[in-house]
Amino acid sequence: MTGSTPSSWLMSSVFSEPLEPQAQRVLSDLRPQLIKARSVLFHPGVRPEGFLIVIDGRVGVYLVGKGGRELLLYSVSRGETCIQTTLGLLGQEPYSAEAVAETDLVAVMVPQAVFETLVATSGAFRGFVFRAFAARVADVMFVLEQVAFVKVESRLAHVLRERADPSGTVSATHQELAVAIGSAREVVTRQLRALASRGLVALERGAIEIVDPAELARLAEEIA
Amino acid sequence: MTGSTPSSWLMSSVFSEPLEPQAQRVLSDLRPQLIKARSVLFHPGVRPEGFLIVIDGRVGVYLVGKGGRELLLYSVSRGETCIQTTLGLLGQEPYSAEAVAETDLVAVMVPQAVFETLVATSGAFRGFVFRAFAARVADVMFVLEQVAFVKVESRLAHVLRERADPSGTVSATHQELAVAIGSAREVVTRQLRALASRGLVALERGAIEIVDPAELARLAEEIA
DNA sequence: ATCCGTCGGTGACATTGTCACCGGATCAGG
DNA sequence: CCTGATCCGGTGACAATGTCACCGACGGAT
Repeated sequence: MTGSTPSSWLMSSVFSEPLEPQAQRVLSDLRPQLIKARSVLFHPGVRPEGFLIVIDGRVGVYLVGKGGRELLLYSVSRGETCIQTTLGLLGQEPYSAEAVAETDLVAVMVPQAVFETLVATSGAFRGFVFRAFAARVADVMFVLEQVAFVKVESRLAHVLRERADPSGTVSATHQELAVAIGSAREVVTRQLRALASRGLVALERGAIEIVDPAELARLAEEIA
Repeated sequence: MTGSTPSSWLMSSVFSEPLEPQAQRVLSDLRPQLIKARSVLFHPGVRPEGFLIVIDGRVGVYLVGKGGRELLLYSVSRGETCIQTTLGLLGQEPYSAEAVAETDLVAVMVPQAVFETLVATSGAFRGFVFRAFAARVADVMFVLEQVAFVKVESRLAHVLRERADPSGTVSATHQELAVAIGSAREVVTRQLRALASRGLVALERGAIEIVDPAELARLAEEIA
């Protein structure tokens, strides 16, 4: 992913349509940065410095409540962007969201001035930005719908399916799953035991193995 | 608000910066429409036709769950815009949000092609669109934070303050308040009785009178 | 007046969140 | 290797909230 020529990241499939030449020129002046895992990219009260495009790695964006509780809003992976940064630039008050590098990152930070130039002059870049907005808002709305309307069991089944690796194993602590579904650690523990006693999953320290994917899928779709 | 000259709505304070002349020309070709109260502007499965700018009246945007439960995402008032329409145009699948005219409306529908032209050519229009995005996403994030982290009592106190008219009266049914805070009608009824028995509010059919604004404000800010 | 739909009220119960605590696993430093 | 320190998971008890099944009271329409 991390190429050798200056603007190789531009050539990767970050932009779905070809960029205009002048936009390419502007962007190829920007160098990808290396960011260590666990770095906090922004947090409440700190305005981000620009528009972040993730070339490689993964960023988690969390909503943090006053009581210290957290809720995962969405993850930003390769080729995607963190719209919170843009919103922070545009809007007035940054609300209480926090972005953390979940892995080591390769990312490009587009300064605000450059961002504004690109949005004004490049249709392809505009398209990229708008699509990113739409996708992120859809993510957040999905989380809202889950938290507001869906039972814990179903949310948990959903997130387990989402995070399972090809072999059917989910590497996550109960606490992490609780943050992903907007619940409490104890609740996740109990739900997992219930699922395990029904033979749907098997539990290990720091990991959950999916035993009955079909039934779990059914649970994830359950209404009410 | 509904002026007599063709483009009078453009002169109103919808745009915070002056529009470029060519953008004014494009927009003044669009005529405000009258929309009756209770009209559904869009709902799940129906793609909106354009970018809606509300000149007068109020639109409520709701998230609707499969079980029929509803949650108020935000209201769109004079000079604001419904970003869901834009997201629907840009994104792929419309999620399950529904927009309803809460009052009779005067609104301008900007067709997609015109919207794209304006975004490409007018910095003022772009600024308007981006600010609207930021404000709406902030609204939705606030709702999410409330639903995920805040107690019913506190949410209820907050929404009562928000909706009180200058005399301290809130005209809403328990059901409407329940939708506004993402809870159930029975829960709202019980919480209101509890507040009434503490002397913070007085209840009437279809309305709540705020008796102790200061204490209600304290509740609305409560953590945990 | 009577019918009908909306609004509010309530008990019983299921689900979820919170608090207080515990013991085992893991890991870093001595 | 030992030893805290910390993280992870487990659990009981209880509080808060959601759900279900009703009910009566009210207000508008015919």
